[in-house]
Amino acid sequence: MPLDPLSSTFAALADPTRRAILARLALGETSVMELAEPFDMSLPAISKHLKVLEHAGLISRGREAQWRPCRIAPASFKEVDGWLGNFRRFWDESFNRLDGLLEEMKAEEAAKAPPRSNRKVRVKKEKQRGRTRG
Amino acid sequence: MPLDPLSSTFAALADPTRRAILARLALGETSVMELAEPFDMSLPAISKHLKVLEHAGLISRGREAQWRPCRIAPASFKEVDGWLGNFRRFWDESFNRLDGLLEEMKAEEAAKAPPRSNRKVRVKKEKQRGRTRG
DNA sequence: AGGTTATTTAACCGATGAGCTAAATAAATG
DNA sequence: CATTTATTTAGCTCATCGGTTAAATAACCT
Repeated sequence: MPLDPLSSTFAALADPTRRAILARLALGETSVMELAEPFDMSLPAISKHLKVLEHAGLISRGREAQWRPCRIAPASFKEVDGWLGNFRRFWDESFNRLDGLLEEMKAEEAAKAPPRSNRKVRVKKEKQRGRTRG
Repeated sequence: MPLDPLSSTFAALADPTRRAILARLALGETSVMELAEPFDMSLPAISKHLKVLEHAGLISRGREAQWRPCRIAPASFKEVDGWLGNFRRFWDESFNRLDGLLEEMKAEEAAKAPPRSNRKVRVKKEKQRGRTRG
């Protein structure tokens, strides 16, 4: 029976071929043939993978003559990210801690001074892991 | 054959029972019995789910007498988040766009004005989701 | 030791998933 | 119209998965 959307999406992501396809699509829309090219796998297999990705809402497909170009579809990615957000405090130090606000403000301050393109604005302190028992 | 770690993790997340278990564990460490309680499912089934989650690196387990308390393990969550980050630009407006910097600066400005003590520093629009992440 | 509680292992079953080959469909082109 | 190119459908196999019940461990408590 039909899985809930989040389960379909995670299931779709649980395959390295499909993740590689998504990585390729992150570079831009392309055809099934071109998507299939790097893999030692039949075309029907790729076709199935694409159907899984589409059903999971991770890609969408157009029609141009005999090609069905594929592209990333944002919605399901966003859903996954949203779900993951419920757990972010477990690994992201700059998230949702007592002094988190402070640290973030500091980080933002720091980010404003040098307009460097430094991603990963870690604040480097390692505070206590909140147990939040309850 | 052993799946690569990311595949195991996504596969583990592709089941609503397991996600519910993780949601429960987000509230704090607990026993198998207590984890099993909400589900209309045998204990061995839960035990299997826990094994899958553990093998996926999403939980870790201790030993206290006859109990094996489970808790969230951050590493795999972080890996998933990292992988997802490669696609963030597809749905996160405040990420990696020309005016992204501008928007973020606006959001930060707005966040600075009211020094409310509310965690979840929402700026009211569904904007700003990846601030400390460059 | 014997019993109770917590959890796992073993053995099984039906459904699903990923791969294949062969054949079908769709649209451009000679 | 026949052919080539792009993609999908059909039908098959084999492995894995999620669930079951019955039995085995493990640690505590008389």
